[in-house]
Amino acid sequence: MTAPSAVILAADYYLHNFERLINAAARYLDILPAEPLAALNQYQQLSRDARMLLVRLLSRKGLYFRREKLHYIEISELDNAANELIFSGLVSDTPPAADQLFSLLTLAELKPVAATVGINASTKAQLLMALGELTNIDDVALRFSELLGLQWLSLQCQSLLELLLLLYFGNNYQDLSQFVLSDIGMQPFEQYQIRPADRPYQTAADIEAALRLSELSKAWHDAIERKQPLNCEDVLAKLPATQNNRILERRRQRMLFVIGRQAERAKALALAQQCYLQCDSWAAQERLSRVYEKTNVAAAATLLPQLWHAAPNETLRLSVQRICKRVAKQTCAEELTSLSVQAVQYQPPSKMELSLPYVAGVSVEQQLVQYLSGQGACAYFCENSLLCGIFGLAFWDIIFAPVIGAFDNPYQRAPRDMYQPSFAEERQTLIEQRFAALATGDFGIIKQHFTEKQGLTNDWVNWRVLTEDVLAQALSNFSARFICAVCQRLLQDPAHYRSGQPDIILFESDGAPQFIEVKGPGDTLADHQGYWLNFLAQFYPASVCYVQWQP
DNA sequence: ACCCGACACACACTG
DNA sequence: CTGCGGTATG
DNA sequence: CAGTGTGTGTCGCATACCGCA
Ligand SMILES: [Mn+2]
Ligand SMILES: [Mn+2]
Repeated sequence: MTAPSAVILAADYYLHNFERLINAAARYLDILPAEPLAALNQYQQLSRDARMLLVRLLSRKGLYFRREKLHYIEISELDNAANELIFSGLVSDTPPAADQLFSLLTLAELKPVAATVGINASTKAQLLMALGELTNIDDVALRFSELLGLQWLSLQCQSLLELLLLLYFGNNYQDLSQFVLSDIGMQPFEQYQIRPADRPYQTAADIEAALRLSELSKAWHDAIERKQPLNCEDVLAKLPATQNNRILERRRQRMLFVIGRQAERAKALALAQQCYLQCDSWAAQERLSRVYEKTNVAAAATLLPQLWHAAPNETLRLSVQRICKRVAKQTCAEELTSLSVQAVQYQPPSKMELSLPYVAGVSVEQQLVQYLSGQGACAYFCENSLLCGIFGLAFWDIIFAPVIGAFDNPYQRAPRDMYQPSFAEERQTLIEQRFAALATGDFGIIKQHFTEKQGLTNDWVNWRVLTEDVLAQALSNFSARFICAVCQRLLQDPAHYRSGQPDIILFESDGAPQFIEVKGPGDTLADHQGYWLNFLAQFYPASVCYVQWQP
């Protein structure tokens, strides 16, 4: 109730936010499906109170609500509002199905009434289970409801909200709370330019496909959450055909990849192959070659060398090489044999060993930081946040540059094409200019963005970890050559190189930097971590520290 | 950038 | 009474 | 064994409150 934040929102803030969605959807009026369009018209005719109640209900979890559990002091006539909503058809007063109805009652409510039908159980789960086995379950549920004098409100327009969110954010995970987080300053965003010209969806078919993809994805994750049964074939059949819209096609391929993985687990390799063949991503190509390894050695022998040569990073190349080695044993393709022999340039990183007293509840990384600090050095546990953060700050304005199609709502943490090859291509000149400036050793732009953009959401900057302290040390001790090389590497394959960076950055008393990847007992160095250490070792000491617990 | 990745950690399988 | 997970709120 | 591959759990605003064990 008491507002902890300095910002105080208007009493009807949520209505405003919902209407932001509606206003933004105006650009799609010509291509909206009939059903949500009708709901939208109904909404426009509602009184203010009814709108407010509707948005309150839409913001809650679930579709069914007990009237007496709703207390909204900012809505003056709740009953009138509810009746109006029911009259409009956007909400109905039908009670939920029996099992749903039961679960919306409290244990205290259930117990005495359940006893009248001869059910006595101590926990709610047991009670629900027993009630579920009644043959006259629906009658019993309705009787319970009447006995308790319950009135029900059931949302009939949830799909309208889902559509509005999908159109506004272009994804399935951001929702109305995004507005609040931004408005109260909890998660503010950069004020980049949004070009009104391009709307993400162009045709009615686009919207239809977007809706279908989001439904399939939701159903998929629902099934996972409830454990079982995932019918890959079924979902694959329901998936829309190849999309012209780049964003939609990317979403489709994401879904295809997930289905493919599941098919692999279910040993449906032909199905998995069918999925992966429709995907462009490197990950899918790698999975495809693993499928071929088991089902079609000849195909593997063709695909693997292609992958090996085209691989955008060492980690993928190494994985491909390992598969090569195995496949080479099954076939005598000489190209495979030669590839499997070729070294993927990799130096085992230098190792250190250390024994530390075990302290419960403190991570190995933290303990090593403490230990090193005791040695007179400055150590920070930054993982990916240091190098990614430096990149994010150095290229802030370029990341948020108003490229066509990059931004379509004010709540993006990166441009749409951040992890596509087009990112660097379309900003080529800006990027080159920035490198030229950085190469002179002038890191002013980084410091400037650190202060000016403090707290703003950027997919590359983790403000919690990248403190003024670490950054200052880094900027005064890293060479321009090093910072440029790191940024080049990140730009080369941003999605891949944003991870695998060492746990700890250490500055010795003279400022000399050193990178350390910490490994506790039972943890091993991952491939991408090794390659980062290799890369860093060209500039500064970079090693793995194996920690053991003192007996 | 779509309930995700990024980590460590926990297995299982293979030669 | 307590602590925990889920939910609602700004 | 080591070297692989795959599958898990955790965390991501802060705060208040509810229902349950
Ligand atoms: Mn780590
Ligand atoms: Mn580590």
